[in-house]
Amino acid sequence: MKRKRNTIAKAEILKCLETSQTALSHAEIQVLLEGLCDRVTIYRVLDRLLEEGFIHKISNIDGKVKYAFCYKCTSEDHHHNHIHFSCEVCNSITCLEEIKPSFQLPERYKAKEVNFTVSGVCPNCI
Amino acid sequence: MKRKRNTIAKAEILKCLETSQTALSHAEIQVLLEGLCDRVTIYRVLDRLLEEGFIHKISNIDGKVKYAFCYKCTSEDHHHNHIHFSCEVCNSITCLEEIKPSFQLPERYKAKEVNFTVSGVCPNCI
DNA sequence: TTATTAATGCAACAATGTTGCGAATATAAT
DNA sequence: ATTATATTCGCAACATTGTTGCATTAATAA
Repeated sequence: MKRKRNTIAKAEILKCLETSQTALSHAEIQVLLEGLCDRVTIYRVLDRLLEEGFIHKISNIDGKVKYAFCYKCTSEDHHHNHIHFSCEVCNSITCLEEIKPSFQLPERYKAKEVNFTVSGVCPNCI
Repeated sequence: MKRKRNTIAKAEILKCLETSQTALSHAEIQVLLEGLCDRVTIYRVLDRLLEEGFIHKISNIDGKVKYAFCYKCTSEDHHHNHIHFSCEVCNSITCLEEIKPSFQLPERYKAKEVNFTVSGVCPNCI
């Protein structure tokens, strides 16, 4: 098993996500880091943070992928079945941690991950 | 107001989506069309079909965008609030038209569109 | 302090999506 | 059937996003 290391890039990227009110794209993180590391490194760090369960991935209806800090997850217990709200006006994606849709899959479908995104206009932009 | 035209490309692309059991990506449609038209045209036709409400767009958790035929929508009444199931094994995305999650947004959030995707293993791949 | 190997930077590439513009063509009008 | 007109198309060029290989750097354990 690979032993993970704590590097400056990893710490900074995690800090970006932890302190952000909204989910961030790869491109947005790159701007925040101001050249601290290569863009390839950002991709690789994000993959590692996902694996380790520090962050989760959200894909918007337009196909844009964003990442958000996990506030309420432990390494064993992940719950990303909350709704993400995507604002058409300011393009922000916000985790609505409390809003969890209920649904019932048909027989024989085995669910592992969910991605619930609602788009529209957020309170700041109304 | 722009007046839409019915072209061969548009008809063929719609047929691809209508006859497919699963949602199709731009790349998959391009293969099916066997060079009938340019790839830019496919993008533009897909945009038009979306505008006209013949198809809907789905974005998977990995950020891959797919398109699916609208079976139960009229031009006024669209309901794409059903769940899309994405199979990790065969990479197919299927519309589960009957499965509609229920949820309640917080005050002041205005919802316009939803994108619900559940990934896991589909009945064919278990 | 040294050894090990994960992580990084760089270059090159692949996939996906967008834009401008002249040419082609579907539709409406004659 | 013919013409007018505006939509649609093809092509080229570009932008964005994501991936891979490999030599170098650096975090951790010994």
